[in-house]
Amino acid sequence: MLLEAYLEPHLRNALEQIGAAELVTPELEVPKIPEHGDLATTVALQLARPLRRPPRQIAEEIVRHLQLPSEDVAVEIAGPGFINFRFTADFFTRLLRQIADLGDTFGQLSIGKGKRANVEYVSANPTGPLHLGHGRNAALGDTIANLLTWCGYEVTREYYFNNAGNQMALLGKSIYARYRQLLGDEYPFPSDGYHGDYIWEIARGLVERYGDALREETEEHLAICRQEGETWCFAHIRQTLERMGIWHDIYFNEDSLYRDGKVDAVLQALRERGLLYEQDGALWIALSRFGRQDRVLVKSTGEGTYRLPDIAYHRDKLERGYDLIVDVLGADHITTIEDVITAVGALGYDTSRIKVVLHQFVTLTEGGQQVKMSKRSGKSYTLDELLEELGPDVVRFFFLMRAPSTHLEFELELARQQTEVNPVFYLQYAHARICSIFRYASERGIVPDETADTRCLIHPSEQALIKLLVRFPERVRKAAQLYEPQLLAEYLREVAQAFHAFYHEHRIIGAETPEHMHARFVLARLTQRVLRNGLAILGIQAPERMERAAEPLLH
RNA sequence: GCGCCCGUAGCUCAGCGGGAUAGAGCAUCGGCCUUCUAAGCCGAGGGUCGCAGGUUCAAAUCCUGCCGGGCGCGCCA
Repeated sequence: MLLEAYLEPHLRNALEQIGAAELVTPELEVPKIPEHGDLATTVALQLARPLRRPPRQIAEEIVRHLQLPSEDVAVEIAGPGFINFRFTADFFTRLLRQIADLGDTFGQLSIGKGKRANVEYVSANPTGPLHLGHGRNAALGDTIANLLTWCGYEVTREYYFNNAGNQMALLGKSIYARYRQLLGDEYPFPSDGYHGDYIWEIARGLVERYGDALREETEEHLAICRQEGETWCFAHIRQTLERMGIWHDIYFNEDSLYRDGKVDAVLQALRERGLLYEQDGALWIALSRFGRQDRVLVKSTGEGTYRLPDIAYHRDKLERGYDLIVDVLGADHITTIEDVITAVGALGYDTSRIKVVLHQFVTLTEGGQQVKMSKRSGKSYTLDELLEELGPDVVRFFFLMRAPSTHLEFELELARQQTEVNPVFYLQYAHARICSIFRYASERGIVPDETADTRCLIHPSEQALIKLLVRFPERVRKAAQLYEPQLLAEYLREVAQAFHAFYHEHRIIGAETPEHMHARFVLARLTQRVLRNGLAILGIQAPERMERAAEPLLH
């Protein structure tokens, strides 16, 4: 139960009585400063102009007509005309009791109930190992999918890839060239080929399996190289993702759109709407009618450009009946995706169901200096290397703690050297600490009373923690609806901080009375649950214990 | 030239569906372990919220222009 919902009808009522209901919406917000109460409204300030009266006077009139739902809430007028509401400590302790009874369902939302969502992310073509940008995309997409699941959506996680285009052909040629070189032939490497060590590795595999049987440069042999490359790359991509705790329900192959006639169908539909025209032997789509630029869909060679299957793909997703379609893409896709959505919209589809989450690029720094190459491999850093060095929790958290729209600087020294001051560990530590308290209790034969009365939790640090925990559902909702996981990460940090502060001020085991002990167990249990569920949404472990850093011996 | 994103403390960034004294982490300085994990807590210093206009009772937040940085703008994906 949200506090806002508790008060809003009464505020609305008061506004109606003074005849101002039409002029303003009865919005309530949480003041930044605790001294300003638990909720506040600025309606009186907003009404000052239309009513042509001083805001304070209006506030007084509203308050006079306000019938408060219970003795638990007090009202005051402050500053130029803010109306502040303050709930009693007793109210919050009883709220804690109610929320604790909800168990793991606390915070779960129903806004997506009965709805289906599709989240597409990673979607890297199998031409090489994943890099840092893919990592951010993967962490974001996976967390958004988790958030939507938490909101009640039935979520499909999808990976879209192309294994037929120029890029893949080039991969095959690169592998073939390395293969020939391994056989001792002088064979030129394609100028724009893939240079990574993995190409050598794949080629070595071919030598082992085929010997020199593929030496002759035929379409068939190149196809084997290409296929081998795809298999290898996909296996590694999936392994990397698995390391991050990521999997997909559907791997959607771009090529299938051609095979199933969906590309032709899209061309047909566009043609029927008069959106296609020929020029210079190519087929163009007239996006300029929608304030955009015309684009080639079919090249003069007869091949489609990538935009064509992209349009067919989005049409397909819309046809599959999802209520919500989320595309998680790097910033370089802006122009393309807008073209695609415009085209699909021109075909008469409701594109408001499509939500594009664009994230900016990632730069890796070490001590403030930009790192372009991995020290070990001498090549650009792969996601795998980062995972190996830092572990999945740190990597995921670093990718998630910034807003998708901002450029992300991944500071290696902070992530690596200062594992002890790392923001991830701060959250995990709070959880481990709570687990430790329950372990300690159990060892001493203390059984926490999960149904204990919590009304004695009236100290400021206890109240602050309760007030924060109450906000969990609303904060998750905001993160989900804005597709901004960093909001949840920030909230969890606040919870951890409030718990640590509470912990230092009060004892649980050894509290002043048994009543306090059991009430605090309830509070600790709820904190633990919020941290565990919140971390689970971010895809980060909530460890039950953490190693204590070895203390240096003092002499 | 056009489009999208960013410009907030020494550094990295929250806040930006307008609101009352602009926050966090790191870094710096000072306190706190004979009791449930000090990967912690408490405190201090540090900011013309890029600049200039505009809208508003109220602007870091909305609008316009400019400056600075990133990414796109292909019959590549």
